[in-house]
Amino acid sequence: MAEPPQTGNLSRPGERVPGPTAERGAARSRLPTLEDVARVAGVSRATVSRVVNGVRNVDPDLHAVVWAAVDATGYVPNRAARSLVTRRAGTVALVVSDSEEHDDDPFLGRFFADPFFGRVVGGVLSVLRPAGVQLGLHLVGSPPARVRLVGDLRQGQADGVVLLSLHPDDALPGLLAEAGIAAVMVGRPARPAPISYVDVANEAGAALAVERLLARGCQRIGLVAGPEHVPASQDRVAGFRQAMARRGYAWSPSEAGNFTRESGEAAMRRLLAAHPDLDGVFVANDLMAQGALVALHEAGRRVPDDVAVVGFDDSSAAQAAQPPLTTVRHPLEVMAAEATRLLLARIEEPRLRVASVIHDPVLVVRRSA
Amino acid sequence: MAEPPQTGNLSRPGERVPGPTAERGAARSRLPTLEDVARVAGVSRATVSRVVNGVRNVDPDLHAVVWAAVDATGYVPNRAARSLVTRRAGTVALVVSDSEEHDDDPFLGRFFADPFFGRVVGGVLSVLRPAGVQLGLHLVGSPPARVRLVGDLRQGQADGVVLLSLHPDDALPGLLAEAGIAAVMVGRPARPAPISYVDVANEAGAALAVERLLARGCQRIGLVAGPEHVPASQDRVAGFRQAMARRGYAWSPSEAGNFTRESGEAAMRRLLAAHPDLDGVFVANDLMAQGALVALHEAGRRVPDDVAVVGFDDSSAAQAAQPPLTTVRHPLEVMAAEATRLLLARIEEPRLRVASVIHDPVLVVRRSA
DNA sequence: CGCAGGTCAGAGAGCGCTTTCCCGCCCGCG
DNA sequence: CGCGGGCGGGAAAGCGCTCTCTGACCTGCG
Repeated sequence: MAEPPQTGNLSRPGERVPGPTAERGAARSRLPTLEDVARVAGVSRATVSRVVNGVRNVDPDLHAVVWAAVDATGYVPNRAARSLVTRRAGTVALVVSDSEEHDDDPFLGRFFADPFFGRVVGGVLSVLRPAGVQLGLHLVGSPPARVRLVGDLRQGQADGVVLLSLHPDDALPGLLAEAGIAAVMVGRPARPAPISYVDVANEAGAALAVERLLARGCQRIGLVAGPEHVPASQDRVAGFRQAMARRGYAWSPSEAGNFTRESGEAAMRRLLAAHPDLDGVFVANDLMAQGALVALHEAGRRVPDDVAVVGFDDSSAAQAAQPPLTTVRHPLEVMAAEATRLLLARIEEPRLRVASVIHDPVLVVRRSA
Repeated sequence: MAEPPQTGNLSRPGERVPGPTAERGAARSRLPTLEDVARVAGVSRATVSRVVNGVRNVDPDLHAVVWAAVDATGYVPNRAARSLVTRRAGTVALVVSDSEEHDDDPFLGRFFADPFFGRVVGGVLSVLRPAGVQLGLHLVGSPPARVRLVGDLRQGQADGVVLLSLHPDDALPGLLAEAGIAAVMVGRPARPAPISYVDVANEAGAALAVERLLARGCQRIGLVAGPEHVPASQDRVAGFRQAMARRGYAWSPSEAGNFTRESGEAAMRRLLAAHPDLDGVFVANDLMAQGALVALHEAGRRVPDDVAVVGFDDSSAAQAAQPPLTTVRHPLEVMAAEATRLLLARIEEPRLRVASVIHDPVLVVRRSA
């Protein structure tokens, strides 16, 4: 240990401490290279490289000697040098593409505070780590930021992109495709683009919700929709209407929110005001459903006895809600993992066809319906 | 656009598509280099490098000529090549160090689903982006994974580390310090280590909670503590006891949870069983407080009229709770940003003294107390 | 016994960039 | 008018790695 512990007291940053750190600096400046290992093992650089990368038949004896030398020297391959010649970064970028506002925002808005983000990260990492690939995190808001990102990417920042686009008319999917950058989206692109994606069958999920509500005996079912231009929302709304129509309900009252808790509360209030006799409601995501619960509570409705509520996402908000939400679970981690696998395959073989994988959602029954 | 859109149908990955992609591949293989820019500008590589990096006085005319050439060629510096010679990755790693279990877990456990994670990411990114530094995400569980990480880091994976240690006796802070890797922790290390950190004044936060409860007229105040070996929990508990003692309360009933909603519910239930006359409770984090609310509701207690509840964190769970939680807010984004600034400073100047910065928490009054 | 064919290790050429070293020029002063 | 000094630009040496090319050696067959 080169420095004494400093814990517990408030020492101002900015002071320099002399001494031990210097020798540490010196130690860092000279890490073992292939050359060093080769010298120790008594072979050429090329051979060490072959052994370390496990290529071609190398004499088993030499093999052992080289590995011993690697251990002895504490050698770790230099990533930059390797990247330079292989033209591979060994890194995949997770790009969150949001609307303008975040670009200069100090803390990048609401999204990161959403558990949604973490679930995606978890899924991506579960595939990347076994593959020995690093994950880089990027956030883009403004159009110039998108262009900059594409530049960075072309230049080898990352070998591919897992794209989370939250912006209804996002240019990024198109830009990436044009630049020939391997990319896979989680959630279908808002506008058709030649890009692979993984999604959940939102329509089918909405149908599950409708089934549940109907099976409970609900007769007057309302809808709290999400933002008009977001694909996930569109699909859920469409699925809801189709499923209702199939059961004979030509029309249902609806109000739209923007996927936030507050907007859900407001939408539910409007819905209730216009249709006091509602006995069931499908809310296009859990956050809004949580808000809807508040509105229903305030209006004196018991859930699920007076009004049954089904959400969508099975986010942590669903379990936190009072009563816990019956909701449609989409396997976000699995989807993110699948997207990552698709991406790695495409990086390996760029000529692979653009593909889409649609996962089936599942109804999670809790207390709200 | 090189390929037709494939949206809407399930095409199997694995098929190859001939044609356009080939020329795209060729296009990618030959990106403009410094050499190209130099040729176009009619100067040497060295000069272009100087202009691009803004070093030394270059003739203003040439300066303009070079930038024009850069634009014309669409040049972007190759990161790997630059890293190789500068020995800088231009990347900072955000390392989440958790306990064993996650290491081989498919989806890396609960943590990523916690909004906590996202807030830290947001704070870190808010500093990194203006500085033009990339963010790499790493998760380590098992001891071997920690050692591997240190190896990767030494070899130039990243220039420094923002460390989130969730594991009470984590070896990583020590390992990083020993290896001479620039690192800053968010939250103090569980065991003293020569590593900079940023933290919130947990004791002071607990004191705020106590003040609030007392000011409301609570007489019999209980405590739902967090895990025994986690620093944040220890400090909050200590702060609670000290503040209570200062007001004449020598002892208070308490039960411990492990920071999860369920454990909070269980702890509250135990507390209530043993001390039915409680009229106030401080819960060491919001998630547990949310659980406590459920237990109180089930026990027929009204919040805050019968029992007032104060949480800690001001996580999204606090707003979601019914009633919304009065809680202690620690400025996690600000702290993460501060940690990142500290890290960048230390990368720039490795001889800086190990430092700690403690932020003051604030009481956020909502309905629960 | 000679030669084709095969296998495996080493030599060396870069990958694209930064940076040192050096040279040529110009200015100012003696 | 001569010379010293400073400044701006070019040549070139690597950074650590991969990978092709080459050559040595061995085997087996004609």
